[in-house]
Order: sequence, then C-alpha cells, then structure tokens
Amino acid sequence: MPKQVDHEARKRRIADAVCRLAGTRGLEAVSLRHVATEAGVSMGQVQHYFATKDEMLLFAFAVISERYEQRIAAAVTSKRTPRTRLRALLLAMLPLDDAGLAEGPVLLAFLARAAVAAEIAAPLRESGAGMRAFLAEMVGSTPDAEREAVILQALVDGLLSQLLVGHIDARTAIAAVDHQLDRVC
Amino acid sequence: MPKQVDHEARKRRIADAVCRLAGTRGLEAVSLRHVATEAGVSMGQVQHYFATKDEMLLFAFAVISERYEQRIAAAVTSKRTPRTRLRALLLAMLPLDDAGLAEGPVLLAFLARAAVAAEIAAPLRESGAGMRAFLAEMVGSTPDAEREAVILQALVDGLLSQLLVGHIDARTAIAAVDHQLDRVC
DNA sequence: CGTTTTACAATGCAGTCGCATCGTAAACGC
DNA sequence: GCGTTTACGATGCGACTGCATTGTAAAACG
Repeated sequence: MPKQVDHEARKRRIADAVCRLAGTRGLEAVSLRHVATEAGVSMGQVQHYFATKDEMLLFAFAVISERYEQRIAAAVTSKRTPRTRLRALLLAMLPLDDAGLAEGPVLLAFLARAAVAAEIAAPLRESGAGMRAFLAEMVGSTPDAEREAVILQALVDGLLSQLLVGHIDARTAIAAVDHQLDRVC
Repeated sequence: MPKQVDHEARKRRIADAVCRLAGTRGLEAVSLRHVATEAGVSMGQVQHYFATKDEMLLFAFAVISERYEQRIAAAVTSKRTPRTRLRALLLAMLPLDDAGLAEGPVLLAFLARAAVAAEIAAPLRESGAGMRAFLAEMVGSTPDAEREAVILQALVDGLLSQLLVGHIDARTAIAAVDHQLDRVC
C-alpha cells in the first residue's frame, strides 16, 4: 500500500467542495471537474473515492444533513427552560448566521432534487422524521404534540425557503416563530 | 410573412413541456433537445421562440406561477364564509389533487434555483408578496393580520415540500392547516 | 409578379459531461 | 529485494450541451 490516508477525511473534503458549489451556484453547477477544482484535487482523486457522481452527491447530502443536525443540537443544549430550548431549536433551523446562510441553499437544492430522486428523498425523510420526533418531545405531553410538531416543522421549513429567496427578512421570521411559540406554550 | 401563428400559444406549449420535464425529472433534465422532443416540435422551433435557455426557463416559470395563482383564485371564489374561503385558499396551495401534484415539484425546483439565481428570485418574491397580501386580507382586520399571513404562508410552503418528499401524507397536512386555522379565527 | 419578411428545419461547432482506461510512484508483506 | 496492493494523475472517449449558421417554404406587401 502507498502512503497511509484518512479515507473519511478525503471524502469529506470533497463533499465540502460539493456543498460549497451547490450552495453558491446550485446543484447544476456540480460536475466532477468543478468539484475537483473547488476541492483543490485532481479529478482522478474524486473518481477514486466515489465510483459515480450520484454516489458523491449522496455522500455530500449525508455530510450536510449531519452538520445541520449537529448545529441544531448544539444550539439546544445551552438553554434551560423548555420554552427557550424549543425556541433555540427552531431558530437554529433558520439561516440566521453565516453557517445557516451557507447551509440553507444547499439543503434547499437537495430538497428539490428529493422531489424527483428517490435515493435523496429516503434519507431526507429519515432525518426529517427524527427532527419531528425531537420537536414533539420538546413541545410537551399534550395530546396534540405530534400535530404541533408537524406545524412547527413546516413553519420553519417555509420560513427557511422564504428567507433564502429574500421574501422575508430575519426579523420577520423570528417574530413569526415567537408568535407561534406563544400559542403552543 | 408565412402562415399566421399564435405566438403566445407556441411559447406556452413549449413552456408546458419545460414544466412537465422539470416536474418529473428535475430542472437538470431540461435541455433544449429534451424540451423540443417533449413538446413534439423541432429544436429549431424552440430556438426561434426563445433566444436563450434562460429566457425559456424564465417564461416557463412565469407560466406555472400564473397557473398556480389562478388555480388558487378559482378555489376561493366558490366559498362563502371567511373561514371556508381561507381554508380553501390554503388547501389549494397544497399538492392534494392531480393538478397540484404536477405543479408542486416544478415550483420546488424553481424555488431552489431562486436561491442561487436572482432573475428567478425576483418574480418569485413578487408573486409571493401578492399571495401574502391576499392572505392578510382574508385573515381579517386584527393588528396581527400581517404576521398571521406570514405564518400561514410559511406553514403551507413547508407542508408543500414535506408532502412532495413524502415526509407527511395529505391527511396530516390538512389536519395541520385546520388546527392552525382554529387558532387564527 | 417580385420582393421581403416570417417561421421554421437542419446541420455544425466548440465546449463540457460522466466515466473508463492506463500508467506509475509509494508503501507494505514476504 | 520483490511482488502485490493502494492511491492516485493523466488521458481519452462517446455522448451531450447551448448556441450559431444556413437553407427554405410560404405568406404578406409593393
């Protein structure tokens, strides 16, 4: 064997380049050559770690999903009361800081693809289901917890896309979340 | 001049083919040749009516946006009480029938592109603003009407994407809308 | 009737695409 | 030392891309 290589790190580095391209110029701009250039590696290396382009995209989606969830989980742990925890969770799902603004368009791009590509839809559903269960748990033990979780999740998803398009601004989105939170709690 | 031709009808026919392709296989599958084949015309005809691909996509987006709004407007006029009118409006925005199921993925594809393409984002914002104003008007004269409209619009947008991905089913989405409506009214 | 203009169809072109193939430098097992 | 295996880099290939160019049948206009 040649020089020892951290397989996972290489793949993640390439996946990062995929996300950067998808976030700034859309999934249509993601080609093997562009990805290789963006990652600062050769095209041969990209092919070495991913047999097909679809495999690469799928891995990139898994990477950014995980990052999204971890950022949300981190935002929650710092809060104490149920209300502030739930609020932090919801706000973390919105593109309000640099990290969120970078992730948002990427998630939206994969979401659109999931509508026509089953292999993306499946993991997206899975992570969405986990999120909803988490939300329902935080809403509390009311009989409507599940339904409230669906509403909150949809609300945040909608706010996300409207923020990214520039249809609303951050203050409006936060106000919407707070107003809905007042009703749920 | 040669045989007299309904310019607008030809363009619309091509735009329909664009939407069909975008809805079933995503915007990435929209090439001049695919569009021409799908529309049953020659590639030369497509080029005759649209100078560039971007121009064609922009027109197709305008067409489907208009169709979406008209379908919603039609759903509203049949109802009497404010509550049923608002409910019909919100449900018409969801992909619950064949028309909605066909439009949904197309709208989602353009939405994702709007996040990275300003020329799509601008008309999308405009039509979204009109929708929100319409919503606010129907919510009533409460001081929170604007904010409620933002919440309802985001909720429906979120439900739309979650329905398309298969994350929730139609019954859940309708229940979410009704539950939220109970609070607003 | 002839000219001009419109509405295409057909073909060509340079560039890009995903992917396969080939070559090779390096590290490990023997 | 030596063959095997890993990790690439380089190159090539056929398909496809958006777009430009050219040709042409037909209808309106003088």
